[in-house]
Amino acid sequence: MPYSIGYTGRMNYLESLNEMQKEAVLHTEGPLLVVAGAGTGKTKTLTHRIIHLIKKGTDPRSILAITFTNKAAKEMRERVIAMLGTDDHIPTMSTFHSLGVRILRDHHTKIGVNKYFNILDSQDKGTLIKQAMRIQDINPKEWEPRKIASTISRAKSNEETAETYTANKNPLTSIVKIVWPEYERLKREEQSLDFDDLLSETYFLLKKHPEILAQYQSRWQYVHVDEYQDTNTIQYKLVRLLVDQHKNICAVGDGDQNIYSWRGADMKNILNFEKDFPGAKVVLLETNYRSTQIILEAAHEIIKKNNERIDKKLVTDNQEGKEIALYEAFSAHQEASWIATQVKKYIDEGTEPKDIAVLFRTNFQSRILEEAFLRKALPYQVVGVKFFSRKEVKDVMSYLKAAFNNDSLSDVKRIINEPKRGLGKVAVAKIFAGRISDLPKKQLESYQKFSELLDDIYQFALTHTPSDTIRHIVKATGLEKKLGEGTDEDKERLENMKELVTYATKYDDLENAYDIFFEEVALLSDQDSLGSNRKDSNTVKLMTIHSSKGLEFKYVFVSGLEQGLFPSQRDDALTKHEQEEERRLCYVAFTRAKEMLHLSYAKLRTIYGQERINVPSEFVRDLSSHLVVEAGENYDDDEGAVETFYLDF
DNA sequence: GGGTAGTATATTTTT
DNA sequence: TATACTACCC
Ligand SMILES: Nc1ncnc2c1ncn2[C@@H]1O[C@H](COP(=O)(O)OP(=O)(O)OP(=O)(O)O)[C@@H](O)[C@H]1O
Repeated sequence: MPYSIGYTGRMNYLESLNEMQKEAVLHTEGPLLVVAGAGTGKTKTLTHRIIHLIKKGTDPRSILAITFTNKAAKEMRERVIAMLGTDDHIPTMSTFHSLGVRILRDHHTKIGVNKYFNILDSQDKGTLIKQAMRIQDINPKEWEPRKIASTISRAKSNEETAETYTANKNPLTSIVKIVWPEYERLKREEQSLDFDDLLSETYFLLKKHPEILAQYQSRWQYVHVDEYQDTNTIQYKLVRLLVDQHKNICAVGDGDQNIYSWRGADMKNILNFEKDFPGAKVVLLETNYRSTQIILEAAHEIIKKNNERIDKKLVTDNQEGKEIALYEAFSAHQEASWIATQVKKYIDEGTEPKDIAVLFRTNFQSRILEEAFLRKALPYQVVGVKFFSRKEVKDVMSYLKAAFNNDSLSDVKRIINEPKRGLGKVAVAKIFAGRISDLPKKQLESYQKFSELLDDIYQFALTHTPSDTIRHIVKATGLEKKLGEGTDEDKERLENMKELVTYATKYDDLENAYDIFFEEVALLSDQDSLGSNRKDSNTVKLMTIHSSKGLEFKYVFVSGLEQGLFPSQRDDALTKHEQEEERRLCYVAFTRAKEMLHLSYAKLRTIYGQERINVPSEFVRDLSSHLVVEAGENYDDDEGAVETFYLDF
């Protein structure tokens, strides 16, 4: 056994699996689909299957596992390493996007970008779209750049390109047809790719170059895809290409947890699996190991109302459990206070903060919850606070990226006048038009100094670690001095830059530290960002339901269960399909809970400074009364009362 | 070129 | 409410 590890050949890692799970694990050759409801051990089965392949003697490097988030990939990696007891020669475990980056970096010449191509975040993307619109004389006021961006994005994940895209009756599509090619041109000029390119360019690369495809096909003999129900067309096609020769694909998913159709995820992929891969073995898992009977019954009452689904059985040997607590708050403020009070009670009773999560439909809801947690001095972490999209952090990253890649215009533009160097709009335009000699003497000097600074950073980086270099940037640019002498806000910005130094130390000992650092920062989902690798990760997690996918917590609070907020509705009435997706989202939310679920809603909520009166969510009304108990009837929110009092004047 | 005050406009959800 | 953008002045 070339890769046998530690203990004997006895297959003790199989002992923790049930019969159906074992069947899936032992079926190693040919297509395999595991479809099952929440908490039935799909991810666990997938992880064990990887271990099994390795223990059988498969070269770990020939195994590929694709997960939905970087965090999920990281967790799987850790679990596999722990079970194997070694971390050399481990399988490739990553998201579709980081897989794309790796493949594209290896073959960057084929797609005409340099090795350090930049990955645009949604902000940069918006800027570029607006720029393209201006060039094409389209008014960004008249046509929303965001809508154009998301149309392009959807089209790309549907295998379309700027050339193949055709406009339809919707006037927006004609605008897209004009803007898209310009956007592509600008993007290329900047040596950048957007998120969707990471998938589509990879797909087109492999399709166009059979010799490159063959190389990856033979490298990865066993391919695994988690959360298969949320794959989009291009991801699906990419998978088909990769497994085309050996058909060793193991897909795992749950149609009821398809919650990303708004960005192209297509449930058809999982429904058609047996057609796509003839002879596929299908394993159904029916035993839930996560939640109490009451929680599962509630989740089923929600999901059974959907029509676009196949009814699944879900049973558990777990206890019946406590009834679901339902709290009707007068205001959003009071709702947050109540949640914080319950959380505090749990922590005081000895519950670990990290075993508790508060979920919500939209990001802005986190704010008021956060305030309540601060008042009660509870340890919490908002998953999804985008540390890396803060201006000051992006600025420092841009210095570093520009030092490595002088062509990265978006980075250079960001920092050429930050801190102020007397190079404004006009001067910058001259510089990028190549008319440097037209600059007045003072600005020319300023520009030369800036170039030298980038060069100095690059030279420094060659002999120092990422964290040292970032520290150097903060100093050498003068940002440290400027911000250190500034307002409290400036000082906080400086703190964030230092936080970035701390974060970067993670990469200091790696080979190709800078490559990996750039890639990871660009692809970081808000799942990980900061904290997850710090000592203070034992905190209550506040996050959207979308980001809670795949996770589990002992105690879960689902807040803001108000008609219009969850299910979410903006201008037009929801289509049938959208209604069902909201329902699936609710199913995901409920099934995160292991022991106890808490639901709450506020009759009054302020959105954009406008007070709104709410009706309880239909999801609350769907639950049978024997599952639910009204909570907090005597709950007295003193802080809230004070505020209400003053509000009257 | 740089700063500021006034306005308009948005929040689903994310890799 | 909070940010993004613009117009205008120094
Ligand atoms: N055979 C088993 N015996 C005991 N516990 C199990 C078994 N299988 C899974 N579990 C436990 O059940 C929980 C859910 O497992 P897992 O996260 O793999 O489920 P999942 O199907 O991927 O869930 P989801 O669809 O919500 O992502 C985990 O805590 C896991 O350890």
